[in-house]
Amino acid sequence: MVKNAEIAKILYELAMLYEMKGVPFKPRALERASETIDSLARDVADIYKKGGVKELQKIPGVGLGIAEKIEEYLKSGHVKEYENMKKKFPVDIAGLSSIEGVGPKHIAFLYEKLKIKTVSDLERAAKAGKLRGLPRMGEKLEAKILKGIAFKHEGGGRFGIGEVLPLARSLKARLSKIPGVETIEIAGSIRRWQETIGDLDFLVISESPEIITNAFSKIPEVDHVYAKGPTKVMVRLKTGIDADLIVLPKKSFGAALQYFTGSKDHNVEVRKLAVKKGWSLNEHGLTKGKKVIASETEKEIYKKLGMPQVPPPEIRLNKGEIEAALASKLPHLIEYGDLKGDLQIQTSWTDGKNSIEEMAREAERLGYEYIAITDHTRSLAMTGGADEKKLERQMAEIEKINAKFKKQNSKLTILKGAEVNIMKNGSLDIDDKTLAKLDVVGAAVHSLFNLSREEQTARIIKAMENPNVDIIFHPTGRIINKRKPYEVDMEKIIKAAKRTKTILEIDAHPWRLDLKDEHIRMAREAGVKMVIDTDAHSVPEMHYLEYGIAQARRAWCEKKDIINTLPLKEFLKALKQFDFLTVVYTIL
DNA sequence: GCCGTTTTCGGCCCGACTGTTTTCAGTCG
Repeated sequence: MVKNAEIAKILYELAMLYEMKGVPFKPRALERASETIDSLARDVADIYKKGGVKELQKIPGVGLGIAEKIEEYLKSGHVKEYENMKKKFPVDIAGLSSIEGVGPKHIAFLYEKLKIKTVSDLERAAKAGKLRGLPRMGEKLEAKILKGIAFKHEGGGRFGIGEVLPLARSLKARLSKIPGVETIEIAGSIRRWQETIGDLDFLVISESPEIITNAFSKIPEVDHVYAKGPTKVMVRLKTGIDADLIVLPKKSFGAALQYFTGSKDHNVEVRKLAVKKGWSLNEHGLTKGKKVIASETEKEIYKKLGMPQVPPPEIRLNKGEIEAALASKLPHLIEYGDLKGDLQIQTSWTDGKNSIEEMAREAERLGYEYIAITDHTRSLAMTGGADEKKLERQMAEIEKINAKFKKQNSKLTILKGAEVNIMKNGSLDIDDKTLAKLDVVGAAVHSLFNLSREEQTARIIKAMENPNVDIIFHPTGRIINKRKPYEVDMEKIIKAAKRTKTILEIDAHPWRLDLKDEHIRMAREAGVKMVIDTDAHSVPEMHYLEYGIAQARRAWCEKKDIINTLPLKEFLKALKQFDFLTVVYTIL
């Protein structure tokens, strides 16, 4: 999948380069293809191997032109067109454009006028007040850019889990094929499913450590090696993230896994328990003097320390899990296979890439009982948001597809839904009569992110009070490492959710992960029900549920807290606007 | 550069908001 990311990046930068030149339409096409390839579940190299350029063209958004660029890259490692254009603008396009408020046009004349190539060049120029002289740039924009840069820095060089996990998994699969590797595990913050990841930690069991460390330091993804010994290598990968690999004998694997999984706070507490018993715990084992008490599995170690239950990695944060494990009172967390449906799905009716039927077929393959189609509505103009008429047409279309699926003995039900926009005053951009006909109505904020805390909170609560609104989608609006959540009083929102029986969404899209764990925990404790949705805009994105489940697990959620663990009938009953006729109709 | 129940050519990329400006360029969703 490494190639996918590289190709996606080139296509993205190519899109920006054309945008810088003011070429119409082309950039959007390139960007679309870039996004699709980035989230593709299959390796482009494999697709190409299977059927060449023709097969590549089956990827949505990829036509002859882009397929040929991909071919060129796979064969030669270069894309000429890209490199020629890059000569004119030898700048860090991806880095600069990731700063809020900086777009392609800015990047173009920042380079032309001030020779700005990197984010740090930009920061220096902005601090020196050099931007304000440029056309259409003033003090405010300068300040905005500095704020954007500061926010990016706050990320502390951490990467979103959605960027890192696929890379870690593909590396794991490859490394496991090195002769001599008995077992390989990913530890660290990835194993704990933290929202952002600082580096990758691979643990390997092998009797021939040096073969493994040598092989690892030479894989093509490695940019440079910081340090390398017989059992440990530390490298910087080309994607910019650091990775450590440690080789161990089988007998100390559990201790190492426990140690390298963390979190630091959790480990400190666990070690205290060992000390209390006169023992010591480190990455090699739980020991009393020279005698090893436990080391091969995590389970033994926790058990010897008085914990009959092993705290799942997701909750190892020293937030009560150790006490609960000691008392055998850990909750039975929601499992990764517990969800029966996905309730936020966009299709080609608006800004999604696949048709209703394509999304539904994938849902069947995933074994779901139901999905809700929730395309954008009117006021989100860029997506071709639906008005009442379009929604009516879509409802009719869904009925047709449901009938077809039923004939084929499918167990899947497609629910009619929408992702409606909450307007400034809390009203919705679709009339109530139409909303009442939908099975699932999600409401969301897509504009005016900078309202005051009071206004924003009141606006959302007003929407929750509409009896047709079942769910609030991505309730805080954040994009990880990119956009802060809007100001909103979550305590009030949670109270209102309880009062109005509105469901809160855990948006599983790895860019969003919204609600975040603390808010999920608050909602759970208040008895507010939640759903976990992918916010998928394409078939591969439907696989994102696991990120949301991890998010819920980190907040100690059980099956009962998440209503899309319920079978269809019960699920519909759990919705606010439950209406007997709707259910009968849907099931028939 | 992509795409097709309006099309194999001619559409697609719309509207709000911001910050810069005296009429609009650039960004974002």
